[in-house]
Amino acid sequence: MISTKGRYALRVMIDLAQHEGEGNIPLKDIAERQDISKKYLEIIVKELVKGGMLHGVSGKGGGYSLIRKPDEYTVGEILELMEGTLAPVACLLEGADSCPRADTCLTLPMWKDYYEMIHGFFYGKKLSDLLGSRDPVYYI
Amino acid sequence: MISTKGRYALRVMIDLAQHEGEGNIPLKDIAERQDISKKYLEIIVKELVKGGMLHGVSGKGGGYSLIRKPDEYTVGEILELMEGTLAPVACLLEGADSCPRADTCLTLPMWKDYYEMIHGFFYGKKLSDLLGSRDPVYYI
DNA sequence: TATTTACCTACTGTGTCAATAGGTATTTTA
DNA sequence: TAAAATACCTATTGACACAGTAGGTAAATA
Repeated sequence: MISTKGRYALRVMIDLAQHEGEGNIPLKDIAERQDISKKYLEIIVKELVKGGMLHGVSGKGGGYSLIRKPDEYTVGEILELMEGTLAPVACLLEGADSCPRADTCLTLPMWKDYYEMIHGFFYGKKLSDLLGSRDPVYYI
Repeated sequence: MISTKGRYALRVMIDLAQHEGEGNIPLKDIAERQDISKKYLEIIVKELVKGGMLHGVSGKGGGYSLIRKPDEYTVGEILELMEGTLAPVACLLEGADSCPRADTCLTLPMWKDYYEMIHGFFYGKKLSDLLGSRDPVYYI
């Protein structure tokens, strides 16, 4: 399961993308709009800043803003930053001591295929892809 | 991440498939071949029996055996039994009180697509698909 | 100087993971 | 009938992550 950290991070990024060009957005506003505890969001946003996804400005008039354009973020990099990895099994982690069973493991090829698939899925999706209005209906 | 329960369960099922037609296979043998604590495997195998995947016979000469043919199990049903669900987010669970944000949630469609993809991946794979010899090399 | 904001450290309760421990019930075989 | 081998059962444990909460400090603006 994707943790709340990953899911909330995505919602913060979407929120900031929706308010692009409005300068610094205070976390308080995001927390209210998204209905998530501001205190908890602090932890998440801190990691996003540290990971180079966001820019934070202290002081009055401060807040957060996107560093890149929404189409220059992939969902994959955001999730991977928050979740640590997207790998489904430890054997696939970079630098993992390769399992002694790796050469004969009958499941490893499946995990590799799986990892490739989900990696492709999330890295093929841009933040901007999530902004699309969902078939809006205009009443006349 | 797929837990050890899911991964070990798959290895137990593979082991039993490899010894199909040999009657009851004692857990002790499986534990030794797979190099997994027998005590821990007991927990896993118990769930497999309860879930209708295996047949267990007590007493001397007892052990475990597959109920169906290896091509009549999907990897998906084995993993889902052990992991509880394959859903990436709680909002997608059957019977989940639908999130109040569901109607306007910008991420939900992505999670649905993702769930559909991984569900298809694992339910499209049969236990027998994992048995294949991996390009064996015959030395002359 | 007051206000608003980000940023920082620490703490906590709950639950799951990955086992381990020690038994009982069941069945076959000698 | 006794011994052996097996499945099956309940309980416990240590470590860790999850999902927050609490209370502060630093920085920038009006």
